[in-house]
Amino acid sequence: MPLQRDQVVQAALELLDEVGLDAFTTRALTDRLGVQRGALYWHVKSKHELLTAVAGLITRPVFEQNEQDEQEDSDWADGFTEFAHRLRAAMLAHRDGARLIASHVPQNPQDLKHFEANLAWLEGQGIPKDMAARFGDTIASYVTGYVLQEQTLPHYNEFGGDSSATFTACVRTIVLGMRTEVAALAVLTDD
Amino acid sequence: MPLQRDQVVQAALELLDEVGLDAFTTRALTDRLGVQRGALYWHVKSKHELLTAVAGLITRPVFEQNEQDEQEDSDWADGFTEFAHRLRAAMLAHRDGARLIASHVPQNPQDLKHFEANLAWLEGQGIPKDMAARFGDTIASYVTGYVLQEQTLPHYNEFGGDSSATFTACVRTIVLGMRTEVAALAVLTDD
DNA sequence: ACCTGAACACCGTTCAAGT
DNA sequence: ACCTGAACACCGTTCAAGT
Repeated sequence: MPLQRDQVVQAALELLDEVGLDAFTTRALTDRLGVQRGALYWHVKSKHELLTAVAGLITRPVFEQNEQDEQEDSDWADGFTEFAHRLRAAMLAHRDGARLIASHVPQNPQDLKHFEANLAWLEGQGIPKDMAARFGDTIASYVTGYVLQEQTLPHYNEFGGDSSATFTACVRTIVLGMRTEVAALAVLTDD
Repeated sequence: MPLQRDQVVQAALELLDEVGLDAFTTRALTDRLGVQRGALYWHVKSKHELLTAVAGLITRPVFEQNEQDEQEDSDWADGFTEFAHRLRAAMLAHRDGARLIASHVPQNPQDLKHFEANLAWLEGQGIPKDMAARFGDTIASYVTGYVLQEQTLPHYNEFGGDSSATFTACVRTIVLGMRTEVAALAVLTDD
């Protein structure tokens, strides 16, 4: 049976996990698919587009899970904290995950839809829309930067501690900043 | 006169600014140096080592400036804020600066020395050492992640606003978290 | 010490032609 | 619609040999 684009992207993710981003080669991929070099370009425009699709495969579950959590009426700040941990877990789950996402930002309409839904939910929780967007961007940037170090520096156990604990503490600090900022906002609007 | 390693690294930085990371080629570099392809490998072990040195060239001024600022007795939190802005400026000053640094972390002893000096100064300001290290790591990760987006997504003016203003606001939030955390710490130790 | 010349083992991408 | 076969224009790196 002929190949589907989804199978190509899926195989690419598996290859990435096996050999890492630097050794990821379109030729190794077509070998794995049992197909000629050129066949790839019927399914995909370029290696870059392919890797962007792979990045999407990694991040999508993170946003979908986010939308589920919103059903329950939990604290908005806890929502950000959980988002941070889920995003990190998704990146760590795949070899060079952070580096891949860093240079191949997935911008498919599906993710954007989830993103908008998130903002709407936060607005319902009393966070101004531009602030909510800024907060989301802040942790996304932070998590990317952090996992980048984790996966790039071979033994990233700074300060002797384990890096999950450090991550947790850092996220707590950032979210604490958000809480403090929103609290100050509430005081102003109560007058 | 023969080539020096420093000239090679300097020329590499210039080439990077001209063509970007994807088109950066050792062959283009040796052409620019007016030398044969193989000559490069007398000065440098590999392309990766070369790019790591280039990354060091970009980040070094940031840490040196930091040490100067410590001479004056300014607020530690303002120090972090300024560090964030200087790091971003340094990355933005060079094409693909963030992406380069993300995958070629400069770990030369010189930078580490500056880093240690920073921690010592923060300790003098009353911030526990492990907390200071964690805070430093937090902004460094955040800034890297943020500029990565800025330089990767072509027109990164989210929410319609300009991205410098967004950056400033995000950094303020993070530093606010640090301030709040340290304030809570002070209350505890005052008892 | 510093570079040349030439080779080696790779790449991503295109495209006519096949089925 | 989906792939083959073969080519094109590149890569990073090594290494004997030169000066």
